[in-house]
Amino acid sequence: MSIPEEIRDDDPLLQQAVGMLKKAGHRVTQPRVAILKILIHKKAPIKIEDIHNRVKKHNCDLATVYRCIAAFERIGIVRRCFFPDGSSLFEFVVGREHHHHIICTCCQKVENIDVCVVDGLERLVHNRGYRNVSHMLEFFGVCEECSRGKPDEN
Amino acid sequence: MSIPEEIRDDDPLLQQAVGMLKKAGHRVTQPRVAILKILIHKKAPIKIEDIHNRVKKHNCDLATVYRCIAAFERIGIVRRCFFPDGSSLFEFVVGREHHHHIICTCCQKVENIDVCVVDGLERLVHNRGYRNVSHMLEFFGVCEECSRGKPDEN
DNA sequence: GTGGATGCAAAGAATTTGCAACCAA
DNA sequence: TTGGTTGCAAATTCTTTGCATCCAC
Repeated sequence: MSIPEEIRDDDPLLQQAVGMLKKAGHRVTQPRVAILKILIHKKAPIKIEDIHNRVKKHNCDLATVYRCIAAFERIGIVRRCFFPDGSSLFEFVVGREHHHHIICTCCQKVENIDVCVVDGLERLVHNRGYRNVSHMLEFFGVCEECSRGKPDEN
Repeated sequence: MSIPEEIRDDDPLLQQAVGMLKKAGHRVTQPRVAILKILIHKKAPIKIEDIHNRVKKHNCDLATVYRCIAAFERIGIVRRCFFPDGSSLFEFVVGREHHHHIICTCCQKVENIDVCVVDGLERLVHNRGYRNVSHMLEFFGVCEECSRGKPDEN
């Protein structure tokens, strides 16, 4: 299997993710590296199916994508995001600042929001006795291009 | 079909939801009323399957539950919430304050957080040109009971 | 009476699993 | 060499759809 995408083998983010894989006791296989490169290259949440579309030409099965992503999520290399319709996307998080998204409910474009006013609330949750606290925050709306020409319903 | 749950027909929240149904041009059927009562009675997000388990004895089909919930969501009677594993829950929102949840990733217990520091950010999103802006924020963690006896990993 | 809603069954998506072959360590 | 991984196929689970019947209005 040849390796797709423009991310090089010595890419620091890739190296870091590979290190996490190894530390977790996993093997660094070609499908995993290929999927990691796709995740790193796409600087936004991506669908399982989209990942598969880019690796299947290299003989990587859909089941393998599911299994790899599940492992990445467990290790903390990716995190799961949600579309308002309930479908899941996955985003590479290693070495990236914590942030949130604005998702257009019309064209599904994803933008980042760098401000996070929520971190403080995690302490509140911690104080309620919760451990391993995390949060997910997504904004949904209709982006400018999509609402152009349409009546503003809000 | 007899009507389940402890919610009475003259319950104000039920009345309000029924009004929204009618205003949206939908009919007030027995399955819909039964599902609404279950949603109102359960003061937390609930799974489609759980709803079905409580109405199927009254002859309400799973497909009907899906169709009703989809209609309720469109009208704004319920909203979709997410579990960290990607599954969807639905919560009755009519007449209830905007709030968020703490979900135990272990026992899946759901608690409410009444503070919402996020509303202000919606303006920011609006200023970026987005319309019909909404957001979803969920906290995940391991609750006190679940982590008791286990080492604190965080 | 009439069109929207339902039950049933079947189709379609999304995700998981079993297992022999494979390959990273 | 050897056990973790993969590809393939099949099984599950989740969700949607078609259609005749039903019932809210």
